[in-house]
Amino acid sequence: MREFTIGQLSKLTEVNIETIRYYEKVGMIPNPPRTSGGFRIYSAPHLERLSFIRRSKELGFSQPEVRKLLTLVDEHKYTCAEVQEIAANQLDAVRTKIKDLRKLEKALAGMLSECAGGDIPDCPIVDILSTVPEAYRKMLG
Amino acid sequence: MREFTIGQLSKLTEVNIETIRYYEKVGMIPNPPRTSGGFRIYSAPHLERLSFIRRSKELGFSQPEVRKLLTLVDEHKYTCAEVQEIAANQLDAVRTKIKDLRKLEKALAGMLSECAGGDIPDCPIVDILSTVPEAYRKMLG
DNA sequence: GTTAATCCCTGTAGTGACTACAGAGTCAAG
DNA sequence: CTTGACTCTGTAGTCACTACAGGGATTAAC
Repeated sequence: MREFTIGQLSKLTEVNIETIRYYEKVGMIPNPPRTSGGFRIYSAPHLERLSFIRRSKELGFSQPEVRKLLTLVDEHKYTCAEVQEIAANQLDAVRTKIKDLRKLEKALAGMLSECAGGDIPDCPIVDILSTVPEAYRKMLG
Repeated sequence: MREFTIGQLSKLTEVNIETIRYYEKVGMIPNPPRTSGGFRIYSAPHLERLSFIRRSKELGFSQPEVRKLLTLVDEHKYTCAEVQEIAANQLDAVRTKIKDLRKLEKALAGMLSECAGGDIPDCPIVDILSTVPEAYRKMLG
């Protein structure tokens, strides 16, 4: 069992068939050999590469970043520092996103705490959303 | 100063001109009257509505959710509970995202802590990413 | 009164990272 | 040899905008 069809590879890696073909088209995985009928034939290196891509995506790396990582690995002459930088940038980005989401969380929780629910045709949340910022009101005379 | 061109509205609300036209096209803001030459003329209600949309987006509501909120407000017969539900869903979604990002943060930080940097042509991060999961290895014989 | 600068118009196409077909061909089992 | 599941290519759709291209409107200055 050293060779796979695209469907088998898809099940193994939990990457969509269409996505595998897409990765091939955009050059992230190499063109595999084919059967006489044109079916793609995959083997261990493809599995490893696709698995690498999947793990990177799971860690939130964007496609350009994944490409950079792949290129570094492909060239077999990357340094630890190069990889470290990409990962450190990603960590920064993740931490920034967490901060932003925390702010959202606070704002939403604050609004919800003022909201009594029920059948009343009125809601503090709508009031907040409807409020026109001070700066605009000047414009309205 | 009770009427605005699209450019003035854009500056006031900090919403892109193209985005304002897009919102009009998809029915989130009403078609404004026009000058004889075809220029859009906006006034207070448009400013308020666009401001509502912008605030909702800032709170992370998706377009369908913003639409729901707008519909509720438009119909002027929403109940507090309806609005509360949308906001509560959004809060849940935000909290889930934060949790996911925390996991990412931990994984990345862990990888980075094992990484010494420097000019060595080798990196624990690449090793981790290159690891083929146990389940796959069976397939490789 | 005309010209230049700045605005605005419509419509189409592009973004990221896939996903979803349509219509045709291939393969493996019975 | 047929059936049914799989695969092929290529195009178009997704979300929520953004970026033009190629024109017309408006306004301020001269």
